Amino acid sequence: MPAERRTDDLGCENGGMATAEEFTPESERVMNTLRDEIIDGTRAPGSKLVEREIAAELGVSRLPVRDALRSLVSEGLVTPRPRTWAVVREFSQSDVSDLNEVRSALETLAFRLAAERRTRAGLAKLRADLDEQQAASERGDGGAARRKAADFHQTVTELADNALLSELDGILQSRLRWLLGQHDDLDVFAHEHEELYLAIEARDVQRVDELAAQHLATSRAKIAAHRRNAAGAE
Amino acid sequence: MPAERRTDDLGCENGGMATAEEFTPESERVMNTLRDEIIDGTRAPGSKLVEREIAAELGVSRLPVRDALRSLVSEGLVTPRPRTWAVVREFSQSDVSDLNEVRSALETLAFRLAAERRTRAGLAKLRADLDEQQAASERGDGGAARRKAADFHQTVTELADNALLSELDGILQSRLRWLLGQHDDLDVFAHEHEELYLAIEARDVQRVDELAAQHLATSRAKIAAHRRNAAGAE
DNA sequence: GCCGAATATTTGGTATCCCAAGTGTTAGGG
DNA sequence: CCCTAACACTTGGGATACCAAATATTCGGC
Repeated sequence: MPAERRTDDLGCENGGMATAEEFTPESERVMNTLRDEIIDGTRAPGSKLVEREIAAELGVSRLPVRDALRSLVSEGLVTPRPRTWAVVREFSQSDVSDLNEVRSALETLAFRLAAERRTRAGLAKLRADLDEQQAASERGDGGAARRKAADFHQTVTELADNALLSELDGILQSRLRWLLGQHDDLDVFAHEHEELYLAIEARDVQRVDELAAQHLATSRAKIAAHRRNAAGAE
Repeated sequence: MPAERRTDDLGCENGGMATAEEFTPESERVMNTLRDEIIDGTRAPGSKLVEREIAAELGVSRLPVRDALRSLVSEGLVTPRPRTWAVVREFSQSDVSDLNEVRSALETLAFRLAAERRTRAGLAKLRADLDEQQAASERGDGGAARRKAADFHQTVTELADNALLSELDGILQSRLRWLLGQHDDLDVFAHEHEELYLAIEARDVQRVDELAAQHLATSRAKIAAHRRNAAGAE
């Protein structure tokens, strides 16, 4: 059954991979701003998100802010409280393990499919992401390294050639970046990504599964450590 | 200063029955209406979804419709086209296989976790869902049977005790109900659910995995059949 | 110090207006 | 007769203003 794999990107308002021509609604800009502020900690978990305030800050009206807030809610970064202001989501321990369980299933699938369906062009893109990540990692640019690591994962889901998987993984990824915080284990992640890349290139599904499991474990440990830090600092 | 026309003298000309007991935003009502109309085929794939029209039809303003449409987009039932009207999503063959792949990973996880973490109370709820499904199935009430089957799946994700998984599965489930159409293999699904229930009750993870895989296969076949029908009828 | 009423806030919704960009139609040139 | 360019229309995105209802907060009484 030759599924006519069109690269018809299903639209979704998650910023990033929508690749709309040039048109970016104001609401999307607001959403990205807000997301960044949440992820980098400018807006702490539990803090109020008042439509009018945000609208005033960003110089737009309430509507784009409402839209952005709703999108962020469906992304799981914001908790809505009907009739009252929304708040930046606070992740409980069980939220974290929930995320880990789901992510485990989805990322394992992504890596496996990527190994099976990788193309030459896709592989090149993956290699490029990895090179940039490693370069950033070596020169100690944590921000860039983390960003490129995220790109690596994004590209893996593209290799998997499953739009739905990409979409879901994107949502999970934004929560993840947040939960991971500004970690500094740059080289560990770079190394694991390198091995993953090799296994995908070799189409070694078995090894990809193993490496994915280990990568997940590393990530889980890092999240736990970050949360302990955050709890301790408080 | 434009002559501000006070249009507040009209109380509530539409509806009238303002049952204000529980909090359900208008936008949610609109979303549910629209979703039902999409799933049951009232609104065909590809048909236009014009905000102003829908607003007029349902007797609400454009905003709740906009909100609903956005939610439906993130649910994957609607395709937005920047600057133009949105359309009811058309699923390509690759969309279907994408969905099946992801669903496979997620539902397998859900069934497994449900088997591991089932509680007495949860099991009772699952049994109740199943009884109702079987009753509806036997008296030939397809609509009720399908609805109860969906409840069964919902309850399974609740047993799995993973809110994120529930959320994701819910989204997938709505696409699925749509793709499955008004199938009439009531007894097959009822039977498979029965076996799944038994395995979950017995905490037999191994068997749950097997049954889940088979259930997925049945579902895939049904979707394929439905799509062939739809394609043929056209 | 604790509880309850008055007050302040804030969202969800409605009603208009406006604009830019895409759509559909029509008229004109080859 | 067909192709294309101009035009009017449609549509979503945004802004502003206002209202109702529910929730927070504050302040006063006990």
